[in-house]
Amino acid sequence: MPDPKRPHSSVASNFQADADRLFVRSAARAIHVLSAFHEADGPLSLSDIAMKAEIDRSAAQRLVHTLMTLGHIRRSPDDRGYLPGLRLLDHTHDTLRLDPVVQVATPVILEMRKSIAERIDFSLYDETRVIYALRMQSKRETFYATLVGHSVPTYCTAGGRATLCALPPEEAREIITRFPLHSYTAYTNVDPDSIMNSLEQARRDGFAQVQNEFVLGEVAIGVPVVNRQGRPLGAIHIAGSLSEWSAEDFARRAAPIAQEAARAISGSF
Amino acid sequence: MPDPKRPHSSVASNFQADADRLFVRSAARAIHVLSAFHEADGPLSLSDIAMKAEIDRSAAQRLVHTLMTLGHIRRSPDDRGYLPGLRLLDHTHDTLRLDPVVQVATPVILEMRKSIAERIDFSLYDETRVIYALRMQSKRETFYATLVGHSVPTYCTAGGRATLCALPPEEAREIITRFPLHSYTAYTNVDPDSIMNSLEQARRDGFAQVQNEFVLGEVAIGVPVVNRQGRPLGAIHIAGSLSEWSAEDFARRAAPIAQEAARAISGSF
DNA sequence: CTGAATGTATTGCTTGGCGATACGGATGTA
DNA sequence: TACATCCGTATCGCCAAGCAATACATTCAG
Repeated sequence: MPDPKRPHSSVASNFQADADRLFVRSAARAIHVLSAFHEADGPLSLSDIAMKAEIDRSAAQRLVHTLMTLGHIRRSPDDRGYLPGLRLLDHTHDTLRLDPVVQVATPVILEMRKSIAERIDFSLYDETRVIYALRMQSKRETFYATLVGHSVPTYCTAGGRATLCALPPEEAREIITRFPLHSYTAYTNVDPDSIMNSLEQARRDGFAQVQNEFVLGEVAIGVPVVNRQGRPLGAIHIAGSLSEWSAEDFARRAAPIAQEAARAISGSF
Repeated sequence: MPDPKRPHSSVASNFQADADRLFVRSAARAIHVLSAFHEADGPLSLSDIAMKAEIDRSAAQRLVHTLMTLGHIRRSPDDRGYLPGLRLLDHTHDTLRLDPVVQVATPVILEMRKSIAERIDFSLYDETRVIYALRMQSKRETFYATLVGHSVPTYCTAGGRATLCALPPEEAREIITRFPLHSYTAYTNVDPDSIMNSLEQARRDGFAQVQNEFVLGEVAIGVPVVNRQGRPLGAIHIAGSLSEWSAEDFARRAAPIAQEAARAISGSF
């Protein structure tokens, strides 16, 4: 019989642990510690980590200590806090190199370079978002436009809408409405019905097009990569600047290239 | 292509636990499960994972179950085994975006694009290896020449030698001789003394140059990025094809560009 | 100087994780 | 067809691994 007065008896204990005898809490906590950095914009202290991972300071201490000996957390160069460790990049490499879709997409994406000088990306579908896996920069890019692992919402990006339009409409709608829609720019479409219309149009056109909705001044087209059942696995997208292209010209130029590439990849799965 | 020595810190589980009261074994085991994929060349079964992570099948079951509910492991698309999960890429993003060196290197590397059309990489120093963090492909590349997180040995690559030559010689020698040297090609230099001479030359020239030692037909130059104490943090490297360049021409063309970029980054730390 | 951070270290209690074991379903092979 | 092996999944009693609380030395800001 548990003592109801015991301090902190039920606070951090995950509701998972009770029902699920296979769930290893310490393992999950270690992951939570690493995930604490998702909400960080600089080095974190032990207390920061404890707070963001929703564990107490003691647990954070033990977990951080453990992860640090494994190279998955390190101290910041100026010794002012903790940062994700370089060993995490080894898992990146495994994730990418072992992913069958990335394996077949890579040479195809590389080949696209020869046809167009704009930024080309390949991203993997993860329901409410797509995650950048392969990136080919053009001349002028920003910090976040170059990092692998960056994820963007499906509802307001070309790659995202491309994957959504390969889904049954009701499923797409569920994903769109799963989280509140955020206006990244003044032009972001946050009306589900209107987004559904864009998907319908993308399905007809064979590609999705987005301008200004996620990044101001950017026009992008996206094409889904699907398996044999037609379910989306990822997307190829090409992005350009509205200062250099009209939306129509960009689509006319970029869409066929992306479509041909997507065709070459889809159907292998 | 065989991987460079990727420290696996395998014996940790039992050895550490006794002495180190802060070490959380389950957390470490979870990481070992993820690291099992380092030695994989395709989807792994539970038993595969158990074997590679050096745990029993039960532990593998529990840990895989836990990691799967967290999205860090998934089933392969054809349901034939387990693969690293997409959530790992979120950690990739954190590692890169929070890394102060990557932060200042990114715009500089992007700027280099305008000066030279060859492949440009920025990699982070991790003693016996360097890990690719930013990659700018040229026209013709291979699969592994495009993936972030790929790591290559320090002793026989341009980027690696660049970082080593920023180290005190005795320290460089220790790192070179820490693991047995592998001949990736017929031209790989596996003689520590001879490698030390290359480092000396690189120190004089201000850049390291390597041809055919790691990839046949490839010439590369590397320049170290160092902190104020002169310790290496990473390297900028540029790689080209020996079918298009003589070694001398390549160095004459590429080295100054890399050096200027490295100068712009170094000194911020 | 004070107060609030930081990271580090220790300890006794107990519950979370352990490993052995068993099971049904695919798959491949004699 | 029957058998041998894989696969992933499920169950359970034991006990030490992991837990939370606590204390402490530093550092830094006001």
